[in-house]
Amino acid sequence: MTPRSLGETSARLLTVGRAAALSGLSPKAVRLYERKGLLPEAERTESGYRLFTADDVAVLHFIRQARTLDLTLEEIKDVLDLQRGGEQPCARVTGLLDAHIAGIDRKLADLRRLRRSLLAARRAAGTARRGGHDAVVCQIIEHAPAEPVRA
Amino acid sequence: MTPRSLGETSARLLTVGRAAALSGLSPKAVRLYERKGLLPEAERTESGYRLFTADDVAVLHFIRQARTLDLTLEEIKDVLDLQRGGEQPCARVTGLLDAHIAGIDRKLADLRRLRRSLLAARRAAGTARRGGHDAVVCQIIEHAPAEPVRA
DNA sequence: GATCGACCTTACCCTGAGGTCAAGGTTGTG
DNA sequence: CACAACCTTGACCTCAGGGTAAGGTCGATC
Repeated sequence: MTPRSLGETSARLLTVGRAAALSGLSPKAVRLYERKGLLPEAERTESGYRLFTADDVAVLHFIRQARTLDLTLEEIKDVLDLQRGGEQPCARVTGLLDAHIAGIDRKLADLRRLRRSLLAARRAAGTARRGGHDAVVCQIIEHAPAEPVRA
Repeated sequence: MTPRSLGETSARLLTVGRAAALSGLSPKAVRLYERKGLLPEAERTESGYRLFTADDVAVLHFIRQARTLDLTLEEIKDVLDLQRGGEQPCARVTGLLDAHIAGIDRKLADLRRLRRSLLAARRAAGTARRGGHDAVVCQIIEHAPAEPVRA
């Protein structure tokens, strides 16, 4: 709890820039994660610099990996909180993964539909302008099949 | 330019709610499009109500269709501006469509990679906890293949 | 003419995950 | 001392609206 100077702790503790570099993140992201409660609040030097431990860096690695899997910060926080409460978060994690896979399948289907629509519109570009349809702005778009995509 | 009352114009002109309903949009979206310059500024009644024409509704339809194709408001505005400048926007539109198709192909590839990663992590959930690897939070995520997705 | 519900107006804050910039303090080195 | 490279907080930006607040207006009914 005692605030220290940077010098006397540099061997064990890391400033935000170093912790960020070690975990492959930006300092801004690291501060954000702390503020959102994914990391415990970092110790500070007398002058206010954050000091991170090797454990913090390990958690940062975990967060980065989880972000790679496209989990949201809130989901990651849930997992971390579970684990800090002494529970095995793995059951939760498999649930998250299943939900994300299902979400990805939905997005893939949406994107494929959107791709078909765009391609149809694109193909129509060649034959447009000859049909007698009067368009307000652009036949290409206006005569495209309307399949709304829920993002 | 002369402001009118609602009553004397109700046959030809529409309030924002009606124009929105006719074009399948929300009033909020219609106001946004006007503010962003996709629609010309609407006439107003003496009391400040917007008055939209049938032409405006046609443009709103066009915008909705273009949004369905996932074009951004800025791209749609470009097309509309081009057309208002007397040009045929179709060349621009085919370019936009091609760019969007290419973007979708990138997203599809990203999502498929992400799906593979998630699935690998999900499968590993069954065999985890038995390997001797020590994990900080969760082996499932930490031993997942790291393939960053650019959204 | 009062009242009511449905409509309209502007303006502000919210989303996700940070990026960017400003203004200023700290550290370590030449 | 000076300087660069770090750190701090804070505010504003993204994108396309959604939600809410506070208040004005419309048409119909009493």
